[in-house]
Amino acid sequence: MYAYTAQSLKAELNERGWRMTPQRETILDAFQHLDEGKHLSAEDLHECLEQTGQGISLSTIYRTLKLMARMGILRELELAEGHKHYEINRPYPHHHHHLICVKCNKTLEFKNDTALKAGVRQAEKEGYHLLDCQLTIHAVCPSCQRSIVPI
Amino acid sequence: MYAYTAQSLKAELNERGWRMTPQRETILDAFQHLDEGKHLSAEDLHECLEQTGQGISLSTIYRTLKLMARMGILRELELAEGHKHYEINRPYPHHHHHLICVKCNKTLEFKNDTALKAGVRQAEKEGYHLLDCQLTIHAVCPSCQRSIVPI
DNA sequence: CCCTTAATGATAATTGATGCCGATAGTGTT
DNA sequence: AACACTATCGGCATCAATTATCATTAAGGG
Repeated sequence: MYAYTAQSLKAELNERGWRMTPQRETILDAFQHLDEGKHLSAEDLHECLEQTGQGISLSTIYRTLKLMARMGILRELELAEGHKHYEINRPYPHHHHHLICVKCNKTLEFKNDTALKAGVRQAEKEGYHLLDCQLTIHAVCPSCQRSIVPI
Repeated sequence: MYAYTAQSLKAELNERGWRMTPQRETILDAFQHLDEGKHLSAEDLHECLEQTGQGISLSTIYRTLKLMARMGILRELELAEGHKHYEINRPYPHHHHHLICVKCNKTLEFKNDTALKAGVRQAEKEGYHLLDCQLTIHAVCPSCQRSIVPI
């Protein structure tokens, strides 16, 4: 859970016998320049890169997102929308959690150092190598509580 | 986040103009009798009920799981296996969180009252109606750290 | 006991994600 | 700098979990 650069990513890939590629650098770069609170699905990223003329195949995008999530570079978010979203995994004090409305999918970020610490401690206690830790709250937002739309 | 019975479920459904059905009662019952630490996918539940002669169509199972999750009766878990798992949503002190190995998918439960409280407080603060709150840790378990299998 | 309509079951359709494979291009070595 | 090895890419086929459709059934309020 630290800040990656193209160089440190290459180093870590090579250490494992893997390779740095322009596609991986492009994707890392895209997430590093994403505003805090923004997150992308595979499709989002694909379109977004397509528009800036840096098109990368969907296959590679899916592969790379999974790879980076498993390396701890990206966080895989389940925002109740039927598909995964990704964001860069920044360390404390940028680390945050999500409060999600299950009806309209509106998502709020919030920070909570205590929950983060609890996660870190639990992983250590069990001897696990921590990649990500998220307190996810599913709830109904005020405006959806008032709405008459069923569930 | 409280313990549902067939009666209280019926009451809450009727209040919203919906109906109690034998299928919904069967499914609620199945989860209430599931051991702590167990969770089922839609397919799991389907097979499980099929075997006890209480067969319910897959369509209805999917519909009911989603309904109950959105009512706060069930928790929807993402255990990194490509499909959702569900478990009954028990209140404190039975409430727990999950530590998941992203390589082998082995999952450990753990309790942490502080994280739960942090979630409850955050939802209240924003005026959200809480359904579920889970601290999910993605990590690599000790045996997978030693394994040479890539990612 | 009706009547309205929510809910079910069977099946088709959708779609996020993965597998496959020939072509391409990083990386360590010579 | 050229080479060999093989990880990675792109394009497409495929898969599997989930959702949509719709005729039929049956809750539950009046």
